[in-house]
Amino acid sequence: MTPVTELRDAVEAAVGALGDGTPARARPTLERPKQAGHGDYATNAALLLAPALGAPPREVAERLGDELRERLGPALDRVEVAGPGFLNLFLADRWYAQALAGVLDAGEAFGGGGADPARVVNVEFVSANPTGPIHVGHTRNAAYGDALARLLEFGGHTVHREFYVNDFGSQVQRFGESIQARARGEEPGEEGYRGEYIEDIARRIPDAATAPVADVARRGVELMVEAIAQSLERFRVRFDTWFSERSLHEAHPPDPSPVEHAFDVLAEQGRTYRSDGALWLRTTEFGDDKDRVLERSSGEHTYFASDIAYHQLKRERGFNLLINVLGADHHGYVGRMHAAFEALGGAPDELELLIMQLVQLVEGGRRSSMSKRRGEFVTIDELVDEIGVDAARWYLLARSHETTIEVDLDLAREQSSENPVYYVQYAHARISSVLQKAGEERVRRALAGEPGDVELHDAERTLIKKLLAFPDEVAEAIERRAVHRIAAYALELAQTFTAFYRDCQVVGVEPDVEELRLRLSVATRRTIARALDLLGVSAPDAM
RNA sequence: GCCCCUGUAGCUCAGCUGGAUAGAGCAGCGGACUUCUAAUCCGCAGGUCGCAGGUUCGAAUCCUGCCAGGGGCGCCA
Repeated sequence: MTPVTELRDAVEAAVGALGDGTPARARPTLERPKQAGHGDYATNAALLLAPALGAPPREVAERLGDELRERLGPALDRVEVAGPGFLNLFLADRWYAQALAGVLDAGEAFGGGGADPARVVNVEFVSANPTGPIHVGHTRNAAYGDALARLLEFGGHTVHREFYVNDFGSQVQRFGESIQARARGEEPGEEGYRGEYIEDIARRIPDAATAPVADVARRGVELMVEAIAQSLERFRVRFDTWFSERSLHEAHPPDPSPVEHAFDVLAEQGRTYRSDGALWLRTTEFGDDKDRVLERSSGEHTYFASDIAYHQLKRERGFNLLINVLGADHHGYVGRMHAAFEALGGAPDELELLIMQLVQLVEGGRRSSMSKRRGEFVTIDELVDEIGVDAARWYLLARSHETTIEVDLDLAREQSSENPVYYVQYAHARISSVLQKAGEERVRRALAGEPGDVELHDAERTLIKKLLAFPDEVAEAIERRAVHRIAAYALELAQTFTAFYRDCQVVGVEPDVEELRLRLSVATRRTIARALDLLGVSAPDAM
């Protein structure tokens, strides 16, 4: 129970008392008004209640104000009815001091937990083809998937990070052929992979020129996966499982292969049929616009079949929420995968396919397309070399995953020193410095003390309110899978702290005041560090 | 043709499950360093929220149509 939820409960109770059971049109809001002078918190409850009561909104607001005064007592300084019928609440300084105490008591857990129900989540992301290094598009996917996983964990879920390795099928064959061609000093074919890294790999496979292509391909994929894992590690992304697509096609007698097993599950439910020599899945029964092939007339399995088997296996492994972070070029696949998931007997809300919009690469003011086959792309390592992990992660996470972003490496390089991430980190370093100046002993005493009865500065009230908003921000970010909200919040919190720092001397003022300001500094420092951690960005003590 | 995302300040983007005077960063202009860290702060300037209708006490936000940009519509992966 946070101070803000207590307030919200009081408002809802007051609404209940007035409304007498008549349902309001919607849940009343309790928000921090943008406009100073509109109170610390404001509610539109009266506007929503007025039609049901048949009374003018402003009059309803007056009555609501009386109810709230009674419920909140001395915590409430005063209420004002404003505009068409908003009710503005002005809280007493004592309320603020108590609220801050609540934040400090929550400690590292402040803003987290509360997942209901807590789920066992498998977050599958990146899953780039292991036929080349990963580029900025995958890097965005990596940053987002990892931050989402961090958020879900912080919210109280159990999270497993997974990378699906597409080590099966024709592109792997082509990959092997390209390596072999290079090993023999030849050009890869028209459809082959032409990037420089292919030569590297060819050099690292001793018998690449003569070994069977399948072996070369397998070894090439292994090397590539190793390299990808290293790059991602450097980017602070670790996977719990690297899942091989090929393994889905391998049977371990007497058990059938996972793909055959999935076919059996589907057949039992009567979801498949044969036509034109192929095996089809009736995805149309679940809203897809056409049925899909699982096994071609040639007897080969489609990629879709692998994926179905993979999802079935994830279910059997005990996850009750499967999240896949996909590039926008996969959106056509969402409908059929959901259909297949239901055909397997999965509940619709246990599979979530999140579509990330793409990264456009810009070079010399012109859009260029990223092609792995032609070897034209900016790799994760180049990006990190140029601007560093913190700036890269911030840059990729500060925008909604639903919007296309442009990456101009020249511009990114040029502007990286202006990246807002440094502003946030600087605020954190600055607080560390202030606390250091105060000394451990004084900080410890301040934290051990009771919230005093000092009159607050506006900047202090604003900062406390900003801190109190954190749990809601986290909850909303999780709810909407909107990681960028955390970045926006971190920046705002840093700005709010900086204003406080400007207006309020911390160390060396009256003991009561210093104590409160030290407490406020500690709470802010922790919250900034937490927000940065959720994004996978470091929180330095000095800059 | 159908489907998904986007269109908000010069640029990059927040705000979008309806609320009061639409925000931030960068870029621009003018100011502030005997400080608790100037990687900072203060001020100024900058907007037909793509366009047109509709819903309502109230629309950047919801609905419809149109325009523009990106992506997708395989027995490819």
